[in-house]
Amino acid sequence: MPELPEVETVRRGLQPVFVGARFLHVEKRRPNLRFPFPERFVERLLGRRVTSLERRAKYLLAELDSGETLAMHLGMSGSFRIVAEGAPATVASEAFHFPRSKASEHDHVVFDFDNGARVVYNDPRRFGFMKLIPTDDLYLDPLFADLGLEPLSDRFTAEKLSAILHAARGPLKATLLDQKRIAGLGNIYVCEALHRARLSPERPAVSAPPGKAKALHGAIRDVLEEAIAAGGSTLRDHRQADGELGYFQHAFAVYDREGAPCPRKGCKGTIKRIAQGGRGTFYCPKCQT
DNA sequence: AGAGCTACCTGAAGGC
DNA sequence: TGCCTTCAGGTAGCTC
Repeated sequence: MPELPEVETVRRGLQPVFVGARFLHVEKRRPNLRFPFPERFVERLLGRRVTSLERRAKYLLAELDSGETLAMHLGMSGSFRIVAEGAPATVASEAFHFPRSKASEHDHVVFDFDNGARVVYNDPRRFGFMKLIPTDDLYLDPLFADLGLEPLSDRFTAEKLSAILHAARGPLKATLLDQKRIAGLGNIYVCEALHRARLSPERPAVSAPPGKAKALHGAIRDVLEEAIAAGGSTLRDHRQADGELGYFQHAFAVYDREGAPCPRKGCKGTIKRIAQGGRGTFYCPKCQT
């Protein structure tokens, strides 16, 4: 599922339930997701209070009062849903007026909090994973040590992007997907940002004209911000934490639109699908050069 | 060091 | 209807 906007949407939905709450009961229904759960996973969570819920790249980070942080990655098909039973009225009125998905054989983890809320992690493909990391050393952990810039942070500037493109060797698509350079973009939003900047995904990153770095920088930020505002993109699995769908898929210019007319004003092109690194790339060969 | 590929897993969709 | 193939929002861990 989830690229940065989907993970950020989930974070915002979970934050009022997680932060300040203690784990009253934790149910782990299988020994592993993509990787085995950490040793004594349940014991290390029970009784701990969540002091913050942040996001880095496509990871959710629940900081605990034990000095550890629970890092969670949703893989391709992971989702969290808040189950209403026992939730306090203040939370329920905000978050529970949408229909919720039913219990499923792919519900792998259940968190019960002392505020009455129950949060269920569902992941059919089980590419997601959870890890407990000492908070003080969080960014020394191999998961985070080499991650690149947060594209919505102040540190991600047009100049930094220009330097990234100049130092890269591969095509633009692969460069923007590389989490060590920019952290949080995935297949959808790379395709969409490149279309907005009128750059071909096949063009060598190093060949992007200097002025184009600025356009691409703006396109990346705009598409991510618009997608977050729309609750992310629901293709199959993504749900907001309250069960509501994301809506940004209706705003796609190119992703999953092979054969459709290019939506750019005045462009008579047709969206094409190619394979890059074994993954689908969608773009308009007419206006993206 | 870095680029490129495979593997992990289930389910949906399309061709025959 | 059923069987087979292909594809899907990601990335760790191999090769070369």
